[in-house]
This record gives sequence, structure tokens and C-alpha cells, in this order.
Amino acid sequence: MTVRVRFAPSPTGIPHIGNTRTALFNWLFAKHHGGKFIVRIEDTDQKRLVPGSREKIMAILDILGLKEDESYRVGGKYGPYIQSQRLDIYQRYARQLIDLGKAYYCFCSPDRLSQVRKDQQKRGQAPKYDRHCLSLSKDEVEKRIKAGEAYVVRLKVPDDVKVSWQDVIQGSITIKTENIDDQVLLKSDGYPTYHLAVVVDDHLMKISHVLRGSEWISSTPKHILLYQAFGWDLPKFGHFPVILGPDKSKLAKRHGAKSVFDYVAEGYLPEALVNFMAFLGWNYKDNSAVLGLNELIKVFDLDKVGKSNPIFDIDKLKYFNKEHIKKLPAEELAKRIKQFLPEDFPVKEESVLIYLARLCQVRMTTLTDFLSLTEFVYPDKKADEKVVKKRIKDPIVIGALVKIKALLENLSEWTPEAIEAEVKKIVEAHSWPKGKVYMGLRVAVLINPVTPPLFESMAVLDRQVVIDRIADVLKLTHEA
RNA sequence: GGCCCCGUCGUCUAGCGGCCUAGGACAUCAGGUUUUCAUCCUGAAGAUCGCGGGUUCGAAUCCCGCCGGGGUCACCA
Repeated sequence: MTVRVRFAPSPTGIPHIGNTRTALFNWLFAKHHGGKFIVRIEDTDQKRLVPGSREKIMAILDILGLKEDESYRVGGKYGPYIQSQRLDIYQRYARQLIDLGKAYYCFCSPDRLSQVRKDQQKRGQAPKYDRHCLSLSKDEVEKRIKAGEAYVVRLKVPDDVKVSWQDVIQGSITIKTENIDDQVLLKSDGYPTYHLAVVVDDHLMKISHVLRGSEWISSTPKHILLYQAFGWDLPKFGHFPVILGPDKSKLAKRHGAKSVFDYVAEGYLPEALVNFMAFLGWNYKDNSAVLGLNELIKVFDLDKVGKSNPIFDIDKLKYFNKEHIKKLPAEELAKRIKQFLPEDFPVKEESVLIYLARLCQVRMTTLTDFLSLTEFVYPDKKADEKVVKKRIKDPIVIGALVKIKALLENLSEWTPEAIEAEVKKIVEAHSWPKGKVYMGLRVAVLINPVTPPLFESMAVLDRQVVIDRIADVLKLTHEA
């Protein structure tokens, strides 16, 4: 069987990490089995439609490298791939269901429906449509439609039937039809509901595996009933566990349900995001393997997707980001960092930027860390008085700084090697306390007690800036 | 509340009746290397396998009950 899976987002906003993971899993599954990944836009709710979100969704796929095989933008032979452009199809199939006696017209007003629900709840019953319109005669239906009355089409759920399926992730699941409502299939505005649209489209688009979040489990029997009503073959169903926040409640904005855009803006690498999301519900070896998309394709499959809900762990994301940053060639790292550099960043030269990137590489958790690590490159930056006074107290260190300053002024070559060799020589010759002196020099020249390697960083600076900074610090310590 | 699902170190998990005095990874802590930080290396702590009953010579693994968590009950997807 050819594997054909789909990612079917509704354009009601920007998908967060959870929805994005569903896309990833589908894509990975398709590619692992040499199948197709289809993107279908489910915009059947015009009220909740957010303009522009369709493009944002595609942009996220692009950022992550999840190329689709069929969609509204790349085409395909099962289009259109936007549900609002398939309205006539759904209406046709809804009618077919009515003719088959598997669905019926319902004229109940929203007010009546909510009243029915309220009464049922008061009686402690599960809210369910009371089938008020089930046995309307053909004539009456026709009359009311002609009269312009608003109607919906409902699925006639058979009584006392057990619907069960072998979920490729969750295992066997059985639900009795007495717990299933006569679901609305066609809304009064002529649009289909999700339930009709997915089933019709998944069938027409020859989807082999319906893989989605487990919030859809309770809807699956409705879909199966629909397939059976149409007499269609069932696809395989698989439901991924939902991602939970650190407090074990549903992942929400406040604990990380941000979008790929947000994480990228915070300095996370798309490949780290992919690697991280892959392990949200799926496992492989010790769950710390640093894997790219291509390696993931090779090892990803549904049998290692778990049933219990994973918790979003930002530390794990940071770990993967660090690892992926470490793996990047310095040139590539520099390129990525560039997007985060402010206008006035003093280093313009490509080679110097790459050099700095290399110095900072193992010290970054996110790309934005580069900024704080390289603060010292701003020529006007001055060491903080408090930091200076805390780190440079020892008179020996102050004396050493005086001598090092003189040495640097007369250095014939301004390279990291030359600086390091000469400074080391003088430090050893005087038997100065190494740690303290280097820290003093570091704070004076690089502003911060936490920095990339001292001499390499120094060499990036103009010699005059270095001299001036040491002079400034000496002045500060003198005043004290 | 009804229905469905889940429950192993803080977190992700391995485990599918004896190899488990429960293994690994992330995070944490300690030590080593190092001019800071980080990297790298070594080590430590951390789980009475949600609880209680069974079944069995033997259970994290099978069965039942309870508890806890999640999902879902729309003319939203």
C-alpha cells in the first residue's frame, strides 16, 4: 500500500509546537515509507478564519524543511487542497447520505438545541441531540426547505452498535454508538463540518493513514460510521499523545505553546526544533540522539510512538539547540547569527564574524547568546565599576596590569598568538597569580567576567581600545 | 458527570513473567582538564515501577478494584 498522509491545519492562527509536531510526525512517517505528504487547508469555519495564517502555516513547514508533495501551492492531482473550494463536493456527498437514509435534515434552532442540552444536563444526562427532526416526513422536509427555513444535515448514528478500530498508536479502541451524537455534517451556511469534510477528502485524496492528535479519538467513531455509510474502505487511524505543560495540564501559551516563529526568534535552530519535537512522544535509543531530518527519516516509525502524554521540557530543547549549534560549520553559524545582529554591531567583516562565531560556538545555548558573549566588541563599552572593584583588588594584579599595558603598547604584532606568548612570558617571569591576573585583564579588556577565550578575543579589538580600557580600569582602581 | 485513554528517577524513556539488588538520556550536584565561562572526561545523588488486592514457584511486566492525570462530549476544528 502506498503511504499517503496529510497535515490538515485550519487557518485560525499560527500553529504552536504541538500542532507542528503532528505535521512532523506525518511527514517523517510518509518519508520513511516512501510515501506522500499532503497539506490540506481546513477552512470550513469562516467565523474563526484568520487571514494570513494559511501562509504562516506553510512558512513554518518551510522553515523546518518539511516539503509537501501536494498542496494548494504546489498542486497535485487530488485538488483543490483548500476545503472552502470544495463546497459542492461536500454538498453532493451529504445529499447522497440523505438518499441512503444515513443522514437527515434538522431544522432545530440553536436556541432549542441549547435548551435541550441544558435540560439534559440538569437531569444529569449526557448532552445529546434528541432526534427531534429524525422522523420528519419527506413532504414536510421539502415544504420547510422551500419556505426558506434554515437547516443542517445530521448523521443518523445507528443504535446499539460498537464501533472499534485498531489504532496504529493507541491499540484497540471501542466506543458504543449510544455515546455518539447525531453529528452535524452540513451546517446551515452550506459549509460542511470537520467530520464530513475530513472523511470525504481523506477518501477522495486516497489518504492511507489518518495520523492526528489524540483529541480526535472520540470523533473517530463518527468518521468510521461515515466511511461505512458511504461504503468506503477505512484508512488506518493513529492518534498521537498530546503534549502537556510542565504542570501536566494541557500545553498552553504560558508554558511554551509558542510557534516555530517564536522559537526561531529566540535563537533556536530549526533543526534543533525538529530534533526536539521528534522526541515529544516518540523515542529512539537514549532520547538524546542529535539527528537531522534525513537521519530521522531513517529511524522514525510509529511503533516507537508512545501512548502517554509527554511533557514539554524546555531543558531538552536547550540541550538539542546547544548540540546543533556545536555541529554547525563556523561559516554557517556566522550566517545564522547575522540575523540577530543589531544595526550598530561593530564587526562588519565576514572573516572576523566567523572567527567570533567559532570562539562562542560551544558557549551558546541559543543564537542570541552571541550578543552577550561579544559585548566587548563595542569600542565605547566601559567596564562596570562594581565588577572592576570586585575582581581587581589585589595590588599585585594592579601592578601586573600596568606592566601588561606597557607590554601591549610595544608589541610588534597584534595577533592572538603574539599577545598570548608575550603576556604569558611576563606573567611567568614575575610569578604573578595566574588566575587573578588573567581575570583582571579579562574584566578590564572584555568587560565581563564570563567571556570567550581571552587572547583570541583581545586580538579582535583595536590595540588602542585595549590600551584605553586597561588605562580606564587602572584609573578606577587608583581612585579606590 | 458520561465515554475513551494513560500512570517506571524532577523530565524523556528502556522494559513486554525469571537476565531488574529496574538500564540509559536530559536536568542537578561533585571531581578532573582549563586564564573565566563553556566544551571534554570521570563520578554521585535520584524510581518502595500510582495504590490495594489477586494469578504464579516467580510480576514493573497478566487480571480486578481504587486513586491520580489527560482527552472528549458544538451548526470549532
